[in-house]
Amino acid sequence: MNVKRTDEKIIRKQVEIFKALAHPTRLQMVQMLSEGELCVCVFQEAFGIDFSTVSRHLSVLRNAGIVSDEKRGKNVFYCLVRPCVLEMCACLENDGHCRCGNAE
Amino acid sequence: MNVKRTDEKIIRKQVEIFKALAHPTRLQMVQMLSEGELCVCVFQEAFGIDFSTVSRHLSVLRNAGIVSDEKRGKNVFYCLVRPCVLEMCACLENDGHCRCGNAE
DNA sequence: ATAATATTTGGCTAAAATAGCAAATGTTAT
DNA sequence: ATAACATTTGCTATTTTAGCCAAATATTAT
Repeated sequence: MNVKRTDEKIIRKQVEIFKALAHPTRLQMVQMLSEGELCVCVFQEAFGIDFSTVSRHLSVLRNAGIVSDEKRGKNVFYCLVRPCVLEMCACLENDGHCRCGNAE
Repeated sequence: MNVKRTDEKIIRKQVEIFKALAHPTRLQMVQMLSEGELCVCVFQEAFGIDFSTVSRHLSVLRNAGIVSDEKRGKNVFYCLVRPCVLEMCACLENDGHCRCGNAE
């Protein structure tokens, strides 16, 4: 069998990104960032969870290269640096099923 | 603060899909299915892991609605029913970063 | 320099995900 | 009916992830 196999390095990077998105809080965070940068404290208020937890979630997103952070004064602002994740979510909302009949 | 929040039900579904993709073996499986349906045994050979493990991975993908299965004779064939996941992967390969300056 | 505010990091525990083995199921061949 | 083959399911050990508290760090205000 000669099936397509993607380079392992690429797969690992993609997995890291999907893993980062695979949590309700983090996915909401990404959605919230669609309209512009936000300060850590905004997420804390929005979710009502511990600051440390918010910070950890944001660092997962940052390590995956989905968001970047910038310190200004006392605050740290996060913003989306890989907007295509929003398109991915949109695509999934469309529930875009399509039966396959491409093989045999 | 009045930030965008996505409906929780939608978020949960999206999380399930991202979670399903967030594993190197499963992501490779999806890639391999890009060219058409494949039988469980093909995956088993390709990865050299236990049949039970292959089967479990496939069921994660099926439960998330990414693939569907069809039994024919002794074999079970899986195929992609949500091809947009391939576009998502392609998008991530392009490493499409873009600094934001959209807020203030 | 000290205090107050905002965020991150270390340590910990509970919960979820992974992978293999063995047993169960379903299908075809004898 | 029995055997052989392909796949799934039950169980268990191991690893990873999540979330809280407390402590550390950095910045601004006093």
